[in-house]
Amino acid sequence: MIVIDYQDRTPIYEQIVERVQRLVIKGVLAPDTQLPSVRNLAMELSINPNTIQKAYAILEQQGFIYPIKGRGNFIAPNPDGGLKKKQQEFYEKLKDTVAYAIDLKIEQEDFVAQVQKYYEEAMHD
Amino acid sequence: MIVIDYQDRTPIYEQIVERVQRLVIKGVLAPDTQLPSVRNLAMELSINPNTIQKAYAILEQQGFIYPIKGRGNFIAPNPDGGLKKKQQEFYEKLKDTVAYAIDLKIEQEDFVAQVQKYYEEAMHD
Amino acid sequence: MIVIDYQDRTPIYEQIVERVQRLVIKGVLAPDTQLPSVRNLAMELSINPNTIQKAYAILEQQGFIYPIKGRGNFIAPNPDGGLKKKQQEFYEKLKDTVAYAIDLKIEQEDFVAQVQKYYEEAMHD
Amino acid sequence: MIVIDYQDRTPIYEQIVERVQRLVIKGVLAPDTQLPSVRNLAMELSINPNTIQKAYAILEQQGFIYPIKGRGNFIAPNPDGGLKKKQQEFYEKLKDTVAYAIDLKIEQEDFVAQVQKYYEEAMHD
DNA sequence: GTGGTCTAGACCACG
DNA sequence: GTGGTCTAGACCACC
Repeated sequence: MIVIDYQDRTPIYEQIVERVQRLVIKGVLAPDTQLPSVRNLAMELSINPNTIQKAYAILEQQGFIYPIKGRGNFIAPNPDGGLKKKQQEFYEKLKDTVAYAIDLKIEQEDFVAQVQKYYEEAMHD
Repeated sequence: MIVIDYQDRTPIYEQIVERVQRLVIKGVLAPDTQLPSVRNLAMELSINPNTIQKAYAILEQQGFIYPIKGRGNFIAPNPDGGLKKKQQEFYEKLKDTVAYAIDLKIEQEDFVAQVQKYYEEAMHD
Repeated sequence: MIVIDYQDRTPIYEQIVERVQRLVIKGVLAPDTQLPSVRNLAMELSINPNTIQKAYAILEQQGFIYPIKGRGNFIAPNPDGGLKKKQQEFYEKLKDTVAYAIDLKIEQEDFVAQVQKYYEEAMHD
Repeated sequence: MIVIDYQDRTPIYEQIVERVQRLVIKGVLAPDTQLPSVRNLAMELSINPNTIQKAYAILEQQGFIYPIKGRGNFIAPNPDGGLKKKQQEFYEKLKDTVAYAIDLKIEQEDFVAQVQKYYEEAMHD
């Protein structure tokens, strides 16, 4: 369920955070689903438990999960609050992406065409 | 010409590298133009010369600039080699961007519309 | 494993880079092997850690090694990509070598004979 | 007659030294031929006169040229003394070249074939 | 513990 | 004056 890319330069705990966020937003992880325990996940990924702990702490602080003492961590009921916020953030980043594309002398038509191609590729999966 | 954002978490030397890369690609810096000397730029940005040195070393290694000892650093004659490479890299990243957009349940139409909007905004500048 | 010649005029960091490159190409260092830590190697060679850092940074940028923060540097899985590139570079340099030999009035036969002699010497080790 | 490559990392004065050495060894520059004056050559190459001065000083110290006060610098009568020495140096370097080739897993046959090819190419010029 | 970034200050070769 | 290398020592993020 959770995969890590060691070649990737982004910190492991951040990879875990993003991974869980995406799974929640996509609806793969339903509310109140139990997450793997810190120690189990650490074993499975052969990673330091501290790293998992840090990821879970961030997820909790962002309202994506909630802990029950002695039981474990669970997906929080997420009334789309996270989604819209993430979408806004995304559009902000997209602005920079377009600006960069223009610097690279990429035409609007080429850009849009490529986006549509990628959308279709993704839909066929 | 070269500005640094100290708030930004990305390393200073990397900011300088990207800044120069963009200026070269956009054609603002013509081939054989002399860059500010390591010491001068360091003074101007109130930064340690070593940091500038590091940035220049990377730019040299990437073929964007070439040094002449005792004279200074100069923009390399760049036969668009850099540009096409950068464009390919860009399209690779765009793929991830689209995948992320799909996860965020952003429709293709909305995505494209936003891109076109940003393009037009940029053109009016 | 890694030795430095202080008499040599070539920079220390470059000596280290070449040394590791050769060990990788020769297959002495298998993929995912851990390199000595920056600080350890610095101690061992009684050199400043920054110098090691510089060498490792170059090796990373060339795709010979990859770092995992908080863990160390490791040999990259190198699908012979490095080897062929190095061979091409070598043949380029060889061209200059031959041109120089001709200037020195060295006959083709003598040149070839000497090469064969050196090859055989190396094989007997 | 004398050309300089600014892209080349080797110092300019060294380039000049090597250039003259080769021309002498190849016999292009006969003994007692007058070299361009320091100032003239500096102008021609748009280079600092000190650099030329340094190159001439080295050439004189190596016995390739001799100065006559108030007249200029001239090619020394070179009874092949330089040539044999250079050839020996060359064979020394060749040893390292072969060692490196072996590290790169280049077969003896390929090496020799390439050398012969380069020799023939050079002869057809 | 690890790698990564940065500063301060020195020395050298080159022009 | 220029770039290039190196040292010493500090701080940070990550594991």
